[in-house]
Amino acid sequence: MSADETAGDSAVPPGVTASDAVGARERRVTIGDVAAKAQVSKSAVSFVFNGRAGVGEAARERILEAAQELGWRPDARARALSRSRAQSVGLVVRREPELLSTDPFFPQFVAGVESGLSEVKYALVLQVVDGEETETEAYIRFAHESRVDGVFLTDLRTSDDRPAELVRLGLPCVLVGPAAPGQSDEEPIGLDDAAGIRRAVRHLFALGHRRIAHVAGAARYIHSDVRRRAWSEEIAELGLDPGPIIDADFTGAAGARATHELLDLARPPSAIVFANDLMAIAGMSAATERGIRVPHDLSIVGFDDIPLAPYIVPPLTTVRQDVFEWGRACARTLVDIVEGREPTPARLPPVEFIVRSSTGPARER
Amino acid sequence: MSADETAGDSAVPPGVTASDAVGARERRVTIGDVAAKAQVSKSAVSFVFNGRAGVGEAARERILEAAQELGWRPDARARALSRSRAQSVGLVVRREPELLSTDPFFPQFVAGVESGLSEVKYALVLQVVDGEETETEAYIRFAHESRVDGVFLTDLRTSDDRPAELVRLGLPCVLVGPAAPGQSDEEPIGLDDAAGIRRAVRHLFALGHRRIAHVAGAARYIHSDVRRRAWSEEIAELGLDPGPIIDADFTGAAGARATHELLDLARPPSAIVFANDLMAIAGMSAATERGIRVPHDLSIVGFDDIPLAPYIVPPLTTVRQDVFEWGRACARTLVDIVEGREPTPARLPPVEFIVRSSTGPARER
DNA sequence: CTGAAAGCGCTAACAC
DNA sequence: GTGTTAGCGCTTTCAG
Repeated sequence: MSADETAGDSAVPPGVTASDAVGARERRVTIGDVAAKAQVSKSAVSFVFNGRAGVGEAARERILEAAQELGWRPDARARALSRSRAQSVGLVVRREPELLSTDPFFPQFVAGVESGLSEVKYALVLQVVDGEETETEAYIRFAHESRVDGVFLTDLRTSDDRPAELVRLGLPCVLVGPAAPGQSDEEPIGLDDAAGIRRAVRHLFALGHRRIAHVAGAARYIHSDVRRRAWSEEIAELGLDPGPIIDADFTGAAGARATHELLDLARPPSAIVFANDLMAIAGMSAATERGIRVPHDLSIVGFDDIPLAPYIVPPLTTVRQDVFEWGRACARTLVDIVEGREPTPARLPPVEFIVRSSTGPARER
Repeated sequence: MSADETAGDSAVPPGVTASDAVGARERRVTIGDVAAKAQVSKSAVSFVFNGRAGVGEAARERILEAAQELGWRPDARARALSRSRAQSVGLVVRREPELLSTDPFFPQFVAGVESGLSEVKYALVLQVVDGEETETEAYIRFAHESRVDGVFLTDLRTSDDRPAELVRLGLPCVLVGPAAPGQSDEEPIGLDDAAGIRRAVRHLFALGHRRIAHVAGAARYIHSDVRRRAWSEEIAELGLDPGPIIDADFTGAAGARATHELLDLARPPSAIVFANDLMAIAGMSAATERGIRVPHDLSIVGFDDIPLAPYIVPPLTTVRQDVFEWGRACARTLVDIVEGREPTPARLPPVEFIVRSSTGPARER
């Protein structure tokens, strides 16, 4: 009857479950069994399963059949040991708790990586960490324990020890991040964030906006920096006065706070470009609270195009990247590298600029 | 100058990067090197690193020191082979692309799992798949290749072949899902979804609502079913007429569609309980579009408490679960199982009901 | 309490 | 072409 506000019901005593195949754990079927059944040597079987020539068609058939019937596949552990290759790659993700469940990058990137990996039968071992120390430790473990053959390096920072660290560890990697012109010798694989921001600024300019602010992401990340730079360069190119900029950290709270700060200015902007959708939406909400109408009084642009973007009021104008394909490309490149091939340059789809209703003509003064 | 609407800039020709430790790949340092340096046998080293008794304190010290200096750790592959245990567990996630990047469960669960796993030095191997076939194949590969010692089974379905399949494969697992009273013999580890929904319904009732609708999640999932049931049982318990219910699929589009359907009814509900936040927010948007004010004309409750929930207008009343702890508990249980221990029953925090401004008093008629 | 030796299951030289 | 054999690096039994 009462609508209690926050307290919770008591915990479910959660049951437990195992599906341990009971009974006498039968001996694992091995390559030897397959060889025996097919009446060939173990190496013949090995050859067939590694796609190497040197096995007659007849034998080959028998081997495949025997393996099929026995339900045998090469044991990844044994194979890893003898080939000195784990056939798996690692991804360590470092995230603040709040951003974890809202960040559209991580799940899509992982899905894309998987998609690229599964084609070549590589596995992805994932590690989520919450701090610098645990992150470094994760890479060290990956390397020393030979759990993975290579890793992805994401969320590149403006001053980043990790690439050097990985070289030291002898762990191959691909850098994942926006194209950062001349930032380092190693080119990351990435989409053109900057182009998206430029489009946003031009779009606002065309709508008559002359005072365009930016709410940036956490300053330590290269992708924050790339977006910030693109914004300021485009502003300059259009001959506008540099608009106000506020450093934030990608969280909703920071987006709201930054928006209030901007609106408190003596000369508040008529449009704001946010570094991600979460901040943009929180900012929109903050503005609405103050009686500022979007887009009538204030235009807002986000970045990411989260699935919710079309469904908020008003629907959010934003920048969309194909993160899935990005992940695929990274995966293929990493596999090429660990297998000693020259990576085929990835072709990534261009970023898109999605115009919805959170941007509109600048109001006449 | 022009604000082009959708076309993209051209793709960045993405550079490529390897940090292959160049030069003569020195021989890997092995347990033998450590043993030699510490002037003991290999088994002594092994014993120390496996926490087994039988090594004198002096030797122990020397061994640890030698390992430290050589930067040696047991090779995971070799260890896996000789102990017939991969020391890693698997998670296969099957998701429609749209839901992947918006689903708050997946990233938080993974983070929680990691947290539980890292304490015991297990690794998580992740696989994201997009269909039934690839999903089954993923489990088969995990099992036959001995890549993992056990798996998590999430998104339990009302009719689910996977548990049986896993028993057949001899792959231990934990079932991850809401407490489903008497649905099967194996109790899943999960939070009490139903309690959250019940709280929502009671809350609405207390506000004077008498016609409370439900927009359910995809029917094939147990968690959809649990929520649906909780809603209908609570309605019945309060002596209300069963409100309208619409089956949806957790996407924003479906949430909007369902909301329109409900509002088109001859006798539309005064409140709607959605099975997740994404549908709730899309529904709110749909209502607003039609000139229906939330919460003045229509109260809305979501489920999940995504980080955005407090930042939309009006802030969303919703149900929050501690998915991170849930993941931790599942991880610990799975490790207990694969190591042959009796799992210690997990204690999960209760679900919370978060009242914000998307719910309000029922309007007088 | 310590050391030698036999695998774990597969791959890849190298003879046949 | 096909089979034999020696590892991959660690764990673990079993004598010393």
